[in-house]
Amino acid sequence: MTLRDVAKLAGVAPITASRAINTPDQVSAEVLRKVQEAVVRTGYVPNRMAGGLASSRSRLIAAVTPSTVMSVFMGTIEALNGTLFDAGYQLMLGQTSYSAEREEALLEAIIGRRPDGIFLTGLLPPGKSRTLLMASGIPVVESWDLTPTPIDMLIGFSHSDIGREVARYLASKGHRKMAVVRASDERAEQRARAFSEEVLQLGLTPVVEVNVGSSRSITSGRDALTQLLDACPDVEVVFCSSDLLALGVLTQARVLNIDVPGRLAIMGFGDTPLASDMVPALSSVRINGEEIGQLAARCLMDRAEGREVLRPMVDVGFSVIERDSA
Amino acid sequence: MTLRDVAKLAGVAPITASRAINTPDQVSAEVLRKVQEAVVRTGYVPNRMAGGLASSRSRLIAAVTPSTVMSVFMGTIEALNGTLFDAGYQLMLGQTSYSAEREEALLEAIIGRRPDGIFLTGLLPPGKSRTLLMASGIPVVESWDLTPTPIDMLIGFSHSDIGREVARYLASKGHRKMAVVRASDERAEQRARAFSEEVLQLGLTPVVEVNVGSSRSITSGRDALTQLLDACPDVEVVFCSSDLLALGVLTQARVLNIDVPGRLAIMGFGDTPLASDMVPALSSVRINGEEIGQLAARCLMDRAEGREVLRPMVDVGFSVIERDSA
DNA sequence: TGACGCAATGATAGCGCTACCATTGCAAGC
DNA sequence: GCTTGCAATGGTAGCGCTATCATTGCGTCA
Repeated sequence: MTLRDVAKLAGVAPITASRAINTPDQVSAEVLRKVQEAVVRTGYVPNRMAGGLASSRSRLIAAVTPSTVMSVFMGTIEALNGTLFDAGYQLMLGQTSYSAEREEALLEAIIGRRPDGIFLTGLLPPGKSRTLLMASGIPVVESWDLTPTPIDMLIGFSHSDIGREVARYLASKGHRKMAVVRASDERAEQRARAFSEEVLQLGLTPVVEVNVGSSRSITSGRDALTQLLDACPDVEVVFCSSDLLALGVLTQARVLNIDVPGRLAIMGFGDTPLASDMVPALSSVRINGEEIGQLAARCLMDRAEGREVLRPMVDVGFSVIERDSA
Repeated sequence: MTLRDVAKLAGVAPITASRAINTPDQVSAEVLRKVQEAVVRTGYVPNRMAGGLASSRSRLIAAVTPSTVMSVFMGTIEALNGTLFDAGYQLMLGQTSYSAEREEALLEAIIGRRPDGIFLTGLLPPGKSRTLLMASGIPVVESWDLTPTPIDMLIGFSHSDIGREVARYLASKGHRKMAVVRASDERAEQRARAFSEEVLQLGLTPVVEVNVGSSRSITSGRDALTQLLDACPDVEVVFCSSDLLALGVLTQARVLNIDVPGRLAIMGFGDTPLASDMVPALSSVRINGEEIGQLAARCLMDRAEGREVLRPMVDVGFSVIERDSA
């Protein structure tokens, strides 16, 4: 079933059928009716590969994320996908599994599809992929971070600011011995570093840090607390690099019969739906991931459709959410 | 940058350059070297839209899932994506947000891309989309359920069997007053129905059912328990339609100071990473979602590449995981 | 009345690649 | 020597659509 078949059935030229389908107000009511009828009768679905090739507009947007299972990024991806879909775009999803090598292969595969835009969770470090991307001329949104030198557009927030603000917040609550439990990713590290520096600035005990590596599970949070208490039994508060880790720490605290927040306060990051429903409710740092997704979708579509993007760099900020755990 | 530019630079015909890139063993070492050099020098990335149009092989697989945030399906999608990517395929992801209308629009958009295969979480009920899909001739895998009349291929398990087996399991633990807390989706309903029937068969008290509607959060689990205890204060065990709901029920039980499992036992579904790390650890029903994803990827690629699929219908089964909560 | 504008439709030429069918050159075999 | 076979390369056509530039017919205005 091709456009030609539909056109023949409707008794018009293929190009007229194309117009009836894509720009209905450019054809007469009579033709429109006949073509629509032919489409229904044939079950015709336009081939967007052919259309994309001819028009150099694929109506495809690619998104790259480190992981999808239980990831904070999925809210962003879902919002991105929803906004795009409503405007007639399709999402192609790729995961890097936190591997730079995989990321490179993925970006090459993506560029090969000639998407109208690319959404990256995080920043893309200099390298072959970055060069290729910049050369391709495809609109790109980097996200979840800030930098003065983005590839193209950027929608994020400052991890250093978060680290500092959380340090001040916890200090204001009277805590003196602070610790960090974090996964080994760039952004978590950045938050931890700023957090530690600010704690020192405030004249408090240096921060103890536990790195759980690349596993991001509840179990690693539980193990981390055990490890932490070994190293520093009188720790008063733990700042975790994700709500999931915080849930692990909280769980282990309950097992060890440690009162939260009386004896140990816990702070999460991400403000996932989990946070507000834990007992005690988890204090966390809220990022408006949906907003990032929506803004990114708008930016990419604006660029794809030739409009100027008014704010190619957006700091969406964050907010420290005070609940019961810290 | 097109294949022609590369070919010109390498001093060969475009078709030879194509062969050097796609089927390197069909060209001489000399030509291969020159073409590879030209590719590197120009930063050429083949246009897969054009390639797909010419060869009617898009190397694109589409996946449809109801939701992505905190969803049991993401393990499957991740496994699917991983397996596909390693074989040179790309994943297009669509969400229906549990809306039939959206699902229809999505499937039409997907068919328009002429993917080499389509993965559906769940079964596709008869309707326009199903007709369109069958007519398109694109290989399809339905999943997470069983039916004698799949569109094409099927990889799943029996929800009724699960309901019955959980009923027997809980009865064997001595429980008499059982309840179900579930979201309003087809499959959860199927499990609940079979569960209730089996409980009656066993001669026990009829099952009380709480339907939390379409919200799948921890909060709805908490609310559900409150509601349930109102309706039936002496309930002994709750079978939840997801681990997340179970976590909500567990949380609320803790708030109400109800001993789990002593006074109230809780059973989840999905065996997500959450389950084993709750306190008490959550008994659940394990589905090997990764296996579903991997098998589906194999089936779709086999069909796309013209090989025969040996087992187009697979029952991957399930297992009741006994932990502390029930 | 003729020039002009405008809406509706059509013809043509690609988009960048691969399927398919030559063509070439060279070694092997009778 | 001539056929045969085979590996390496090239030419051509076309995948299904849209951009671009005609063309047609009709109403409008000086």
